[in-house]
Formats: sequence, C-alpha cells, structure tokens
Amino acid sequence: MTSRTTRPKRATVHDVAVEAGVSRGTVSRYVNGERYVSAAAREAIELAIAKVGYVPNTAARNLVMQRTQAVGFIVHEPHSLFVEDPNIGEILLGANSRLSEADHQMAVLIVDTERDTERVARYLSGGLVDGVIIVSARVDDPITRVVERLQLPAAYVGHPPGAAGSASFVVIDNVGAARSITGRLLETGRRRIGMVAAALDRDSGTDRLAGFREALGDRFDETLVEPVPLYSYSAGRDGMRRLLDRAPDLDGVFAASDAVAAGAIEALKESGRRVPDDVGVVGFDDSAWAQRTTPALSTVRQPAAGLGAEAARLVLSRLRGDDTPAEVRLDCDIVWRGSA
Amino acid sequence: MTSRTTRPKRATVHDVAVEAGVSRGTVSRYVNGERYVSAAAREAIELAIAKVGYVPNTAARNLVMQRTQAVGFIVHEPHSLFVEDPNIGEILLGANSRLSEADHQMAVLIVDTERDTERVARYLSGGLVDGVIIVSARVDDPITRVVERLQLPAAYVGHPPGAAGSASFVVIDNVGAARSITGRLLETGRRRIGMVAAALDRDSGTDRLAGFREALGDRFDETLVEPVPLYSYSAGRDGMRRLLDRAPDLDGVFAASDAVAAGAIEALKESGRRVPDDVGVVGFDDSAWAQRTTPALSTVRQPAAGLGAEAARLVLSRLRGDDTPAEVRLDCDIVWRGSA
DNA sequence: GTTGATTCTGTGAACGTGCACAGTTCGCGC
DNA sequence: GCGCGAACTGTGCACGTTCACAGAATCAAC
Repeated sequence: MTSRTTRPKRATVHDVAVEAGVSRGTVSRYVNGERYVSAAAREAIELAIAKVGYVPNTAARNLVMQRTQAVGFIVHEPHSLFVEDPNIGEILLGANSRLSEADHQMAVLIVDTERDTERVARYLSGGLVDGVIIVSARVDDPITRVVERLQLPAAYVGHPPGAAGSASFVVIDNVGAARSITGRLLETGRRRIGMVAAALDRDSGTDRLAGFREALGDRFDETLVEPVPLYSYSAGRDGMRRLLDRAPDLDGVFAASDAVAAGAIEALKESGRRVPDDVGVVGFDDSAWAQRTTPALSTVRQPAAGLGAEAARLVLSRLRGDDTPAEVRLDCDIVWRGSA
Repeated sequence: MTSRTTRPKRATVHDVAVEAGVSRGTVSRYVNGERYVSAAAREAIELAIAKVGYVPNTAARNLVMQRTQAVGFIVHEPHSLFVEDPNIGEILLGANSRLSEADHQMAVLIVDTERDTERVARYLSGGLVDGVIIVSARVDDPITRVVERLQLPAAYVGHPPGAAGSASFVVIDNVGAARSITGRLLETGRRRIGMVAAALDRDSGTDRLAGFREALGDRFDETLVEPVPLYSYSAGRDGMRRLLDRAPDLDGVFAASDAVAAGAIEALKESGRRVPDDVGVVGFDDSAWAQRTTPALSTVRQPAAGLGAEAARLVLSRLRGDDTPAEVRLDCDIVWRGSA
C-alpha cells in the first residue's frame, strides 16, 4: 500500500499548449528544436514552459521513439574491479566522456549477486538502453546471452566470451606490450632473461609469451620459460623457484603479471639474490601489486581511459547502423620503476 | 538519418495474447503474477511467451505506472573519487546490495563535464528514476537544485549542501572516531599528544577536533592544537613544523587526515625524530596515503559499504512515503599499523 | 486573380503497458 | 430451477510523447 504522499503531478506538453494558446504539435516541435515555429509561438511557449514548470517525460518519449540515447555500462565481479583494480574507474570515465560528446547518457549497471543478474537482464530487455559496454564478461554469462538474444548493440572491453561471435571489442596489444617491456629489459644490459608465463590457456597468457619470444629473437631459450597456471602471487613464487633451479645464472625476469612478479621477487630474495642488482624484474598490469613490492615494479600500464573511449566509440558506431563487428587493439605504456 | 538496420521488432503483450488465444488483460495479469489466471490460460501464455520471445517493455510500463523501480547514484568529481578514493567502490556496492534486496535497479550516473551536468539533469527530470543517492554534493550544484525542484526523494552520503534542508543523509561519526583513535594513542602510553587540525570551517574538521578534545579530557592542552586550512600533505608538514617549535617534547600526534599525517611524518623525520619510537602518529580516512607512508599509518577507516547501504535504506524509506528527513551517523573502524 | 511554393499550425493515431469495469462461467446450497 | 458469490476473462481508456498528414496563411511571380 505505497501511500505515496502527494508527489506533485508534472506538467505535460498538453498543459503547456493550453497555457501558450497553441497546439501540442507546435510545443513538441519547439521542444525538439525543429523548424516551422513562428516567433510569436516560440515566445508564448517559452513563457508557458517557465510558468507551468514543464519537463518532458522521458519514458513517454522513449516509448514512441523506440530509443533512449542511453548506453549501459555493465560491470561484473564488482568487488575485484572496484575495490582492487585501479583501471575500472578510468575505463568508466573514458567511456563516459566519449558518450557524453555524442549526447548519450551512460548508466553503470552492477552485476553482483544472482538477483542482480536477473534484474539487470530485465533492465536491458526492457529497452531502457540502446546498447551496452561490457567489462570482464564471463563465459556463458546470462547477461551476455540476453544481449545476444536481443541483438543489443554491444562492445566488450576485453575478449568477448566465445558465444558472442559477432561482437565488437577492444583489447590491449599484449604481444606488443610484452615485446616492448622485454626490449627495455634487454637495453639495461641483461643477458639471460627468463619468463614466468601464466595462464597459457588464455589469449592474454599466450600473447604475452609470444611478445617475449619476439623481443628476444635468436636469444630466445625455451628452457628459460616457466609456465604457471594462474596470474597469482603464489604461482609466481613457485614458478620462480623452479626457474632458478634450472637456470641459476639468469639476470632478468619478465613476469606475466604484477602479482606473479611480486611472487617472483619473493623467491629471488629468499634465494639470496638482490633486485634489481642481481636480477631485473618486470611485470604487467600496473596493479596495486606494483607499488607494494620493494623495489617498486617496472611494469606495463593499460591505456584504461582509451579502452573505455574506444568501447564507447564502437557501440556508438553500431548504433548508427554499422553492423560489421570491429576489433580494436590499443598500445600500452611502460612504467619504469626500481625493479629493473 | 540513422539508417538503423532492421532491429527485430519486439513482441508485445498483444502478440502473446493472440498467440495464446486470450486477451491482453489476462497476459498482463499473468506477467505481473496476479491472481485470477486459470491453469489453462497460464499454460497457453507460457507457451506463447516462449514462442514469440516476449519481453515486457519497461518504457511503456514506466509511463503508465509512473515509477521505475530504479534509483540513481550520482557521482561528482569522478576523477578524484574513482581513481584515488578507495571508498567509492564500496559505497557503490553497499548501496547496490541494499537496493537489490528491495528489487530496485541502481543506475550510476557520472557528472564530470558541464555537458554531463545538463544531461544528467535531463535524465533525472525525465522520470527515469524514482529517487537518488548523491555522493559528494557540491554547494550550489545544479544537480542538487534539480533534485530539489522536482522534489525527488534523495539521500546524501556526506552532509547535503546548505540548500537541501529537508534531505536525508548519512555521515560518519567524526567525533566518535576521533575520540576513539586518540584513545588508542593514549593507551600506547603517550603523555603529550598534539593535533594537526584541518579544515575547521567544515563540520568534519571541527568534529574531529571535538573528538580529540573529549578523549584527552583534563589532559587537553589548547597549545598542542595546530590548525591548518586544508586536508593536504603540505599543510600537514607545515603545521607539524610549527607544532614542534612550540612543543618539542610531544610524543604523539593525531592528524586530521591521512594526507595531513603523511606531511606530519615528513616534518617529524626532518627534525630527526623517529616514528613511532619517538612520536606516534595516527591519521584519518585510510586513504591511499596510509599505505604509502613509512611506517604505514594507523588510521580510521570509514564503513564505506555501510554508508552506501544506509543511503539506500534512507531513499527506499522515502519512496515508501516516509517524508521525515532522517540523519544517520555511522561508527568507524580503526586500522592499527606501524605508525603508533 | 490564379497558381504554387513555402512556412506554419492543429488533429488524430500510434507506441506498449496497467487498470477499472463490465461481463461470463462455474460451483454450490436450497 | 434459482440465486449468489467466487473465479476468471475481455474491452476501452489512460499514461505523455512523436509523427504523418491535412489544412491555413503568407508571399512572390505571372
């Protein structure tokens, strides 16, 4: 029994029309900035709008226009993203600024619990957004399926899950970034450089390894690559230990992520080696780990704002009717700190 | 000329009705889970919905129902909040989880540029949300004015700006938190404790000073309070220098914020004092500063998720028709690290 | 003064829902 | 058979907007 206390009933285009002594059509034309409104009418309408305090009802407009000028920004796993990952904020702002230029509203939708999933799916299905930007989609995600089924224009930040074959997406150039940070490590004079490679079941994992290999060229040595399953601290530590057993003489390490690098540094220290004097270490991601290690980590930073802006551009382009799925690959920056 | 390529036209309640051989009304009743739908009708409708792929149109429902089951979460100054402040993410999630329980959708709206301001104001005016949660409102903010004018149910995280007299809000208990962290400092055996007080033109500033005073009781010494204008590193450093000139014998400091504390530690070190051996230091906020100082800062942590959840609760209560503005004050946690 | 283009205006129909209300069917007791 | 309430169903209207279309006024050219 929502005994909703008297919320003031809003003025409609009709009220403005009577007040101004013109018709609804004319008011509508004025509001939407069309031609064919006489100076006299314009003046009367402006006065009337101010008097009755008219504000167009967006729900009604959406209904008849069949579009909303709004784009959903869907965030999964919000805890890890919002609390731990410094990138998400910048991605968000990059996307917002691009959408803003195109006069589109961005609505951030958070998918946390099971309930959220259903509700966001309803929200999207309901036609309150013209398109979506999806960050960190999961394989077989219900949201992704809804988006597919509705044929809602979408752009992914990161690789879209398998099913979404026809989707646009923007990713970082893992190969290029790995190549270039390994190159920097070479320039510091390191001769025997190893890699703790992680997550070789994912594109990001194999791409980073590929970039490492490219940078080394002839000097690449298969035995200096130690694969570990996860992008984690403990995996990095254990992998580094094994790598040191095999190649005690190495003087440089490229770790597939900052967490892996932090673990590697731990293993190097426990073996009595100094970083960076004996062994130079570089990581990937510029996550919170990178600042916590001693010395601080040299690493690869994602162009986060750029990712957001590009994703926005892709979804806007789809809204304009361009149906060819696009794939954008962005270059990364390198942040050089004390670890190499 | 948006040559929008054929987006499949969506099935309506009418299509379902025809397919199932019942009337629109019956379908509507089924969809909204009302009574008075026969088993036969239910079955036919379920089949028909699956067949034509019906999804209710939210815009149409919003229009006729005059409410949206959605709440806007408005974020100003997104750069400082999303990129630097670790709290905003948790506030967001706390609010989302509470709204989710009440089956409300949360739409995060980012206000960055001038354009954003207008667009978000339009969005709110358009009636796409039933209420709003506002973080870090600015005095004389256009958004706040729009909210006021529309009499949109609102809850603020932090003190609402002057104009919004009738608004609900949730704040942290600055007095209590300052009292309790000063108390902890006393328990470590410090005898002469000073404070670098900041921003005494704001409630947060005077409240933290008041809590400090309460904790010390009889031992409170006016001359050990050094006021500085801003919550900043340089203000903290300069203030600490002056405080040390006046009271070279002090052995404990409560800084009004982590940035101030970081500056104070710098000043203590340059004067040759050791932290925490000679002087114990505590801060406030548990911001990024707290982790960067050496030693890491003992400080006050905001119950960020709680702030969000309470703000959500307040706005939901207003949506249920409760018109009395509420004011909630939450207790803080203390994070004890090496600096004291 | 007729023609025709241009500018402006008003009207009715849609958009897809929910709801009030009227109507129908059914079971049950007498 | 009748009355009666309960269970169920269908119809028209309203929500506030945009848009197509028809019509009116103005003006220039012949």
